[in-house]
Amino acid sequence: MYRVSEFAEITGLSKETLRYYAEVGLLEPAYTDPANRYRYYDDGSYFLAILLTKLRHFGFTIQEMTEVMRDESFENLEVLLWQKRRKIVNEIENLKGKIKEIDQFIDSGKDE
Amino acid sequence: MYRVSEFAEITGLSKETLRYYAEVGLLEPAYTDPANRYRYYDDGSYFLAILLTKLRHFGFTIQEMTEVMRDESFENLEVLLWQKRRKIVNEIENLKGKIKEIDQFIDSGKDE
DNA sequence: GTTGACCATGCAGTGCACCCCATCGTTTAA
DNA sequence: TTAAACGATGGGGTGCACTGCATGGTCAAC
Repeated sequence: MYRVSEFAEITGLSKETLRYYAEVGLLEPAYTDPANRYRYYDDGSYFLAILLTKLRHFGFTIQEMTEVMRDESFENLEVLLWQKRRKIVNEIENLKGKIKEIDQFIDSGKDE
Repeated sequence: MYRVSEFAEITGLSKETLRYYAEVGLLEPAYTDPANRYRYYDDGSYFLAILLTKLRHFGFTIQEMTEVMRDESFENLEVLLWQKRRKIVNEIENLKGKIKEIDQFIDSGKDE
């Protein structure tokens, strides 16, 4: 069982982020001492924290990560990964469109 | 000279956005009546508003647009357009990297 | 002259994902 | 036992680009 500082260190998430994730129900501590409200994390938490780090890196929002965490079997995970993948592909197309528009705009300014 | 509602209508910017743009010095009205503080926009404002709309669409931030507006000859404009273009290209590369990582991640989950 | 549309101002709120700080209680090692 | 290190909580702040609202002044048409 890790206390928040140690857990922050091994996961790379900040203490504040851990508190926030606990608050929004994204990553609940494995155990909370009712006497002093200290939060304790275990190796299961570690696994989840690493997963969250990855998803965050992929651009998942808190909402989306919460959806992933909602079922323990992670049945949604692959679906949501594909969903996110599509979103990113769209975003790339979008940005490519903008590049084209910028090029045209620059080009149209060439005659002043 | 247009009052704010009409100007909002012809430019597609909301009245609130126009107020905000005036506030941050991004698009000052052509004239402000000192008696009642009414803001009046003219055809020059219209030209600028359309330019801003374009830049906004390209993903320019308020800061960047302010930089564009800073000199009336728009000497910075092309430089900033190229800058933005590079940023977008980077962003695209970034997103492509994420797609790869997602693919790998999905693939690595295929053996459960 | 009155009514209704229009305008201004100040300020709070939005969404996202946290960060920071003061205050106070707890644990741990010497 | 005591002091340092650690923990919790509540609440405010951040950046971005606005949006919304209450209040009160103003203008145009009839």
